[in-house]
Amino acid sequence: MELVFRQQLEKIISLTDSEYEYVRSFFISRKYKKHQFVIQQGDHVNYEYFVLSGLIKCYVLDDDSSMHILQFAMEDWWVSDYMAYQAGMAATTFADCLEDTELMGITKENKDKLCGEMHKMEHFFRVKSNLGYIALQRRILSLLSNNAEEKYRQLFELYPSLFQRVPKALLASYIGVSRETLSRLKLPGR
Amino acid sequence: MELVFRQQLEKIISLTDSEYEYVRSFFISRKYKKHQFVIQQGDHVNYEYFVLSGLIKCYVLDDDSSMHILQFAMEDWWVSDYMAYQAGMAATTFADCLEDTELMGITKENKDKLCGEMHKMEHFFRVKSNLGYIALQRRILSLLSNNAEEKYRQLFELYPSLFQRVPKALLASYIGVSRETLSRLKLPGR
DNA sequence: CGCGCGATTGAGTAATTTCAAATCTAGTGG
DNA sequence: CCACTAGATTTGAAATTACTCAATCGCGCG
Repeated sequence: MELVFRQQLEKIISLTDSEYEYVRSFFISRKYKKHQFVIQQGDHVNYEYFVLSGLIKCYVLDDDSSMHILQFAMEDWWVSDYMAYQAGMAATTFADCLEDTELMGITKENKDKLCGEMHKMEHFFRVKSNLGYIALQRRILSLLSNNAEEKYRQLFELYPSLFQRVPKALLASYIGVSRETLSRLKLPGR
Repeated sequence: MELVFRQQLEKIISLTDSEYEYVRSFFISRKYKKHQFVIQQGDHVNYEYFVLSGLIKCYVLDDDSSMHILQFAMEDWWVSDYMAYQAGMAATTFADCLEDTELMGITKENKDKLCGEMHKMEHFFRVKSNLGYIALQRRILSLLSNNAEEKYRQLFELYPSLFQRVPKALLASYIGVSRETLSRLKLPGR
């Protein structure tokens, strides 16, 4: 299972076995069952996670308790409440599992230490962060330019696998429309 | 003027004079007049820029030529068409100057080289990229959760200086509402 | 069989857009 | 200094899009 993790690293950098073992030692493993929370509002956010398997939804609840989905995280994705993780503050978001999920977690202290000691890993995280930035820019563009139907279609094209695994109401929340509106669209999904 | 650049670096890393000179040698200087384009759709995007002074708007035009603002870039900000810069592809966006603007540019090749040679700089760019990611997440959240008035108010609180320097119609485009709607809001701006 | 969750449908309402016109403002040339 | 113009902002009214609330449907599972 952890193979996935090493492969993820080796898409961007190359590692000897002993280097990998060293990197690995900075991470802890965690398993969660469906419906368990990985992060809850108010928690102290100690970890950033890499998803080995499973699926998580990250969201905020506002005053009237309506849900806004910040991201889904499935195999190969990184996830945390970055706002809180970065600043060492309490979480403003929730993250819970839509499926049984296996994670590898690293604290901010360990990440900084690892990056300081291994230039390669600093490089890895820089590249990942750049890619993440670009992905968010694309999403912003989609939110700005498209109506409900186009946003839905683009989401479908970008992450078709989500549609098998996630209730439609959550996808609606991800693209910022009501479940009813989404249900009324001419769907690409059938 | 270039002081700003060194200060920007030294907010995150420390540099000796000779280290700074070395870093500096990877960048070129460029000056643009108000209304000049820094990037146009279809250009080959060679540079990522740091803004020494001035103000740029980055946007896309869709089929019916309506404008969507991806970001503003003022003093201290980094800017490019990252999608294109990263992948070495043609620009899908435009960037033009709202004021006379001074930039420092670095090619992707030079950036990779610099990061490879100076761990410190790789660190600098990782940290900046993380902060950028968080800023975009915040913007996505604002787009998802807020109505026109709240989005406008939040923008005002986050970047009050923009309101002196940027036409309201562009701010409207940034938050994804029509200029008329923005004009009808109870403004915090007076 | 019946419960519960997810998805759908209908009807009325609210927010925002669009199109059009009027107003305001700052900068320019005479 | 004033008139003029281009750009920016405001206002009105109609049209559209999406939301909300409420009810119904469908299906898998105990």
